[in-house]
Amino acid sequence: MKDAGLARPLKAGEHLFHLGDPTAGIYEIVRGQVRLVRVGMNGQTITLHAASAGDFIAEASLFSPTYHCDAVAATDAVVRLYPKAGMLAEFERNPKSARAFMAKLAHQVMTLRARLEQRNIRSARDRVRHYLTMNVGADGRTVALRGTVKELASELGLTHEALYRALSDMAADGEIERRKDLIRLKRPPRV
Amino acid sequence: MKDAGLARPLKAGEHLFHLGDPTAGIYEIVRGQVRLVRVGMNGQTITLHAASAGDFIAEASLFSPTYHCDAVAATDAVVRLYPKAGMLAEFERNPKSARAFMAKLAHQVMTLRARLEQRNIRSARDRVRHYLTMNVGADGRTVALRGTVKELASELGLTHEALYRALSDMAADGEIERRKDLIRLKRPPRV
DNA sequence: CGAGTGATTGACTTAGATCAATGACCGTGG
DNA sequence: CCACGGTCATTGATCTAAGTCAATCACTCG
Repeated sequence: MKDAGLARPLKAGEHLFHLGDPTAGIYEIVRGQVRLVRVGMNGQTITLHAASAGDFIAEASLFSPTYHCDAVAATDAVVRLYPKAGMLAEFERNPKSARAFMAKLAHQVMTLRARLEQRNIRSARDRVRHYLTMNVGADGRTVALRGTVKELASELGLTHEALYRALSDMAADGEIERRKDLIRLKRPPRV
Repeated sequence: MKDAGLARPLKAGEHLFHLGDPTAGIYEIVRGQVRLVRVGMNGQTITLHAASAGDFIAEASLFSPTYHCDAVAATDAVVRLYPKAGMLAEFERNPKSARAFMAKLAHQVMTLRARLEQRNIRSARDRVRHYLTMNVGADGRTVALRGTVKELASELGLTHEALYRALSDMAADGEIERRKDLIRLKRPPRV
């Protein structure tokens, strides 16, 4: 998967592919944001996924002759194509790479299910707790913050205000300790 | 994957496996509910996934020597084990089955991402719209309801009351038409 | 030095969660 | 055959946490 695919720039609003197009392969988002959308018969579009730098999209395209939705750049973006034929051939030739790809998919499924479960949690504070517990480092009590707090908020499905408040409250209660780019769990919350 | 694995009954509260146990393989939930949980160092447990009849869990175990979380029966349950060694051998022997499994995983990733995106929608009504658009049948305007409305509510991450209300409102506005086990989209909502 | 953005906090509003009650169904055991 | 307990479907009343609007301060980047 490290073999550099073909990089391609996209202008904001430009389509990468349409529903029904024959599948070219998997895309990696190098920069910007690309949305997978489907258009209801009434004309309004629903987003299936908003992919950002580092994400891969259209994994399922390997196993389907055509794309099942539209991909459109939400911002100026750069994507890299990993051609379908090449990948399938590689899987055929080298079972190890097939296993690696499977493992990657299985891991994604795991992560996604956990994130989905997280959204079942109503309270902002509990949601944050869930996230922290799920992301503690090896020492079991520190969580590295990658990216801005606003980004974290959207990953958690909260407004940034709500997240700020939850964090301050937890800090005020001595449950956590905030440091730059890092949160340390303090007191094991009773019960 | 159709080869009957070993069925095994679980009593409510019983552990199927623990974090760190050597991986036996993938489990299919035949009946009941099984939760994947992780225990924070503070003692409280967080749920990574609540699997119900028909779901598979621990796909990633195929590629890992030990389980990464606990699995515990939330109700009396029956699970079926698909042994790891057998599946990997089969993948090795028969690339077609490997592809089928990959395709299954890729499809799950797709579905999960769409469901996650759905949870970003705040309004109950828009959430329902998203669901309906995502699940229209071939005719583009009818959605079959499988299971009870309560089940749908929890899939959507809404209380059943909120869902009932959203549905009645939409029906009152002529946006949808409810039939037993079926919803028909009526008017393309303006804008 | 401004413009743009993140971090943070305050005040207010609201949509959805909660609590509660009712009627329709359905299986079951006497 | 019917009374009874359980669950789903549905609707009303109320409460609250999180969203929304808004303002301030600190930074960073040309």
